[in-house]
Amino acid sequence: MATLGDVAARAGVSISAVSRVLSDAPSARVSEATRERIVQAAKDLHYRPNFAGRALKSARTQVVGLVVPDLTNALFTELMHGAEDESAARGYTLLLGRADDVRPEGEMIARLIGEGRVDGMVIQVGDGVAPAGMGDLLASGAPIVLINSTYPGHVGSVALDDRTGARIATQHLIDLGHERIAFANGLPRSFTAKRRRVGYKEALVEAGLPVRQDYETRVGYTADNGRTALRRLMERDPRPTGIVVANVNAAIGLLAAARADGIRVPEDLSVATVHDSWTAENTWPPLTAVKMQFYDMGRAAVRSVVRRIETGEMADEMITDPAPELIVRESTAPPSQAV
Amino acid sequence: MATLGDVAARAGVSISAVSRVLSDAPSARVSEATRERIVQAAKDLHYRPNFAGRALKSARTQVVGLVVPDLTNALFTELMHGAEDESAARGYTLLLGRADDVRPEGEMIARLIGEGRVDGMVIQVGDGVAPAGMGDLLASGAPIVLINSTYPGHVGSVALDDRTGARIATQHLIDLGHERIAFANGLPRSFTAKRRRVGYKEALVEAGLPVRQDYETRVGYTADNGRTALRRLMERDPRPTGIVVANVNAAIGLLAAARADGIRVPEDLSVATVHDSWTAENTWPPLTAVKMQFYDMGRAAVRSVVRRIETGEMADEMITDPAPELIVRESTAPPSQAV
DNA sequence: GTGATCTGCTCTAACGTTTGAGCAGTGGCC
DNA sequence: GGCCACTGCTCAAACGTTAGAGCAGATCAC
Repeated sequence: MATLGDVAARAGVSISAVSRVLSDAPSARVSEATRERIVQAAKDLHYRPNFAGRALKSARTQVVGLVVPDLTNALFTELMHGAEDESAARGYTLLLGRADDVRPEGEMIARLIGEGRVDGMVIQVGDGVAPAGMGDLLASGAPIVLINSTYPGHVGSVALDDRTGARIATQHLIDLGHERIAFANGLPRSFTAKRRRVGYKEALVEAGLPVRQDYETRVGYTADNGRTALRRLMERDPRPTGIVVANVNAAIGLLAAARADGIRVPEDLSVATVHDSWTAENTWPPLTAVKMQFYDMGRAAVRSVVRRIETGEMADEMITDPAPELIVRESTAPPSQAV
Repeated sequence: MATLGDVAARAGVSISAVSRVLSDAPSARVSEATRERIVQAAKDLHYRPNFAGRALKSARTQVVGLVVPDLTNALFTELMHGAEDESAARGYTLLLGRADDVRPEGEMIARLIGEGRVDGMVIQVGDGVAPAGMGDLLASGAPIVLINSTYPGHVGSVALDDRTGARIATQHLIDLGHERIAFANGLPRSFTAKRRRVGYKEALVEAGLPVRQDYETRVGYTADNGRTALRRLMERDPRPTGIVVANVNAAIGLLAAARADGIRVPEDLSVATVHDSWTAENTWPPLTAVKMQFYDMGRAAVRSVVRRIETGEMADEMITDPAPELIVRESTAPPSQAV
């Protein structure tokens, strides 16, 4: 690849002159003729600034890292999409890392930052488990934004309004006339599960409905977890007529289990889920869902970390605009009279 | 962050000594005592080699890029997973790029390579459309491995055995006794669609069944495309009793459309798809699928590009081991007698 | 005792970039 | 004519790393 030196030689000027012209430095005092010669020479040689040289000199890589626990999850791909778009818009490149089960992800993140591969990181820790070494990492003062979670003493996070999301889903079932509404939640330690739980309860209490302990499962967010949840909840007496599922993947599994067990949705059981994705449209029946703004959260997270990198400002942020949005499909209906 | 200089000062030796010890250079002739002092000093200071410095000096970044057309696709996430694992195993970092509709991805790839951000690239072009500038890029001699596609004159690709995959799915329906088997394929220009088509036809011909032109649609690989395909195929006279779908996402859409139109699966219609993913298990009925080894392809692609980077060797490769594997679920059954 | 060899280091240049400082040449002002 | 300011450049140092060359001192063969 052509270097500044090559371009300088071709244009018959010094390296500094080329550097200043090509990087549009305001301190560049160059005649129009020289400028044109330089630009032309750069074009002729297909010059591109060397990343390593620039990074070394400026101590900036223009790269932000994104670590998510599971790439296979449709929600995280949406998040990634948002993060990608925002990065591109701000002239950053996105480096994707998977939080690996084998090696503690804290080590990987520390490496990326310590080696100067990234200027900052956006991190989604899985289900509320803070990876080992996360404390040190955050304490080191590196630009890190946490997604959907917080860490004691750390400022810098972006979260969705899970409480409102769960509340909207629950309210939808209440509006349909359901009174026995269960909640298939995530693991107790999960930050999002905690917040969704609050929303679920709020809606019930406001409507004057009882909050039954045995109407909540706290199994997890996978399709298999959803199957388990359905089977547990269907053992309750009386059976719930509606279930709010805290996660779309779990909802898909729950729906499949209902099918397999001969429970008709929505005739026997209404199912509403928090989260929407293209997969929710294609289940049978199509899932009523509250769309959480993962794309926007991705954008916000990158915006936040870039602001931190460039100005030092840091904040905790909740995405309330756009708000969680109810998308009614066919998995919810008024409860049937027969019980 | 601590530099080699800091470590050298603390250990009371020269920078070169530190560099050689910490990078385990074979040419390092150092006494055991000095080595220990250096290692200790590095540990004390939490030394990590600066990425930019190293990259600048060695002209290697130890990063490979992966570009896929659509991150939201479950298949590509599997591919990414494989690519990630292989990269990690070989000491590389994976840089993820999305092929953007807005800017031609050729430009992005050229940038990554031209700026020296990556040592090589693994590229999956969407549906067989070669992005503008791809020719120049490949001609430039940069280490590039294409996934599931080829380019005239370019050596360096990894592909799945789509022909066998489609053949197995078709054969499965034949074995069940189906004779009117349709094929919901991808766009005509797609490389994978071409190969799958061959497998489908082969199976029919071998079984002595007619190949009907109007039993193939070539709409695309999305869920919506699957809906369209179903509706077209169900207009045929006589109706097919089984459909092989070339892509799992399309199959999910096709299944949903069948449900909506009152076509019972598998009683009225058997559906088998090429590709498997967790989403296929959770449809209703669960989809019979031929598992294509996307994970292994991801690994193979990275292995291939790394070999190219480190030794210069390049090859075209087809993943045949593990072979495509039929996973029978509940969307296929013998044709009913009534038509 | 002398030259050769080996050990255990250090010196130095280089990778490509950015950027503060410097330096000729020109024009204006008094 | 002397001074200043300005224009249009160039010089050189620095970022952190690697690696070839070099250099004292010790050891060894003869």
